[in-house]
Amino acid sequence: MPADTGPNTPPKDGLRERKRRETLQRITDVGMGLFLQKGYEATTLDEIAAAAGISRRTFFYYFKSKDDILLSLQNGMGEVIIAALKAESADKRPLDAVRDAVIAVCARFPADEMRAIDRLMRSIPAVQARKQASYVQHEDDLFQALRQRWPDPQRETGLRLVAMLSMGAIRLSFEALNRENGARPIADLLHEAFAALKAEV
Amino acid sequence: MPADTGPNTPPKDGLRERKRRETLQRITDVGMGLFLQKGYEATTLDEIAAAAGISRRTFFYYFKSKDDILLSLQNGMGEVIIAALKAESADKRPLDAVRDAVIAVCARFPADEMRAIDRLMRSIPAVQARKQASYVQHEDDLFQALRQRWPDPQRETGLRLVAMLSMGAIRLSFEALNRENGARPIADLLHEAFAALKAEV
DNA sequence: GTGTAAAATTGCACTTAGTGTAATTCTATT
DNA sequence: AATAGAATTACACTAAGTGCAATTTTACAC
Repeated sequence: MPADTGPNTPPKDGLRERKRRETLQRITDVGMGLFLQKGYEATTLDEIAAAAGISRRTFFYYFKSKDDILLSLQNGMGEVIIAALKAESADKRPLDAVRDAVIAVCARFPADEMRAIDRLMRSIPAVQARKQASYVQHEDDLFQALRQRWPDPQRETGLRLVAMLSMGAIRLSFEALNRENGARPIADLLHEAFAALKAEV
Repeated sequence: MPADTGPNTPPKDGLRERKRRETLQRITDVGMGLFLQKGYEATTLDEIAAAAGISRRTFFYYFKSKDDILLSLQNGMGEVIIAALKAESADKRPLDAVRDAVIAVCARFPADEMRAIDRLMRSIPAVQARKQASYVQHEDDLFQALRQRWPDPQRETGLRLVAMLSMGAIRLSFEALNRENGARPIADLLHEAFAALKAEV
């Protein structure tokens, strides 16, 4: 089965689990390297498998598809943000809590690397589509997380709105980051986007 | 094949254009039929081409991919909604104008057919992903259309918000339609979703 | 009508993603 | 040491999608 890396899996540090994580990491590293070097379409699974020291068939034991090499990065991010949200104070306004969680998570990754991945994803229609689709999924995940943190039925619709605005602000920020070629740090763009939308609500 | 030899062919659309439209329509009809009958994956392009009376290679002259048979329906809808928006009064509040445009457009299509297509798309991950991705695209298209209709720079961010809320409400409505198996008409669900979100803004 | 340019259609060969299956090799556990 | 189950692999296969080049069909000019 493909990517788990879940924090809710009991800490197994046997040889099997360690090898598994190593192989998973090796595939993504090698894959990303080849994608950036010679392009996504031009890189075949045979090459990736060979470079990762596994058989082509084994690749499909770790990933459901070629796309998933790229998407796994994106999906991991979503889970991390939701985890970070749980660490935020319940006294904050929900929208602020989300914003701060996102900023905190983004700070943990090298900005130029994030931009390189983003640029790569933009260049592959099928991947870009799945990435944007994951925004829609993340919005619902975020909504569920918000509901748990502020479990007042009265606020439910409001939290739905917060989830929409948050994902929208994130989207706008990354779009701006791409548009202005990383001129300003992502944290600034996030602050700006959240503030602008909040002013309207 | 009776070609009209007369010089008095009144309309501008010639034989070529007519045939083209017919073939396009035949492919989607035949494709949808087969998808609904025997499933998406189980239907091959060879079958579709044969049933549509064309070669497999010609299929790719009309569609970029198998997915596009389904997506073409979805994408058409977006353009129609934006066209309908331009017919709405500029006196209305933007959010109401969008809502009414969407309702007007939906009313033009048979509800059960729309649900059948929606159900089919949900069952195919790759298609579902592209559909959700198109929501993101439509949000921007909608924003641009709104900006043209209410071209006040002061309101720009507000209209961005309207676009987000609108697409969100549409998504929620179609989700509800699917969840409750078409119990209530789509217009009701749209009214409800828009009202609920508007109450929070 | 005739000729001609462009569009539409097709066949063929080819690459590559992805799957089913069954055999084999490892790792964990008793 | 033995056994169960996970991981790895080879092999064969299907089907989507592309490139190319030839052929037919439509449009339009003369």
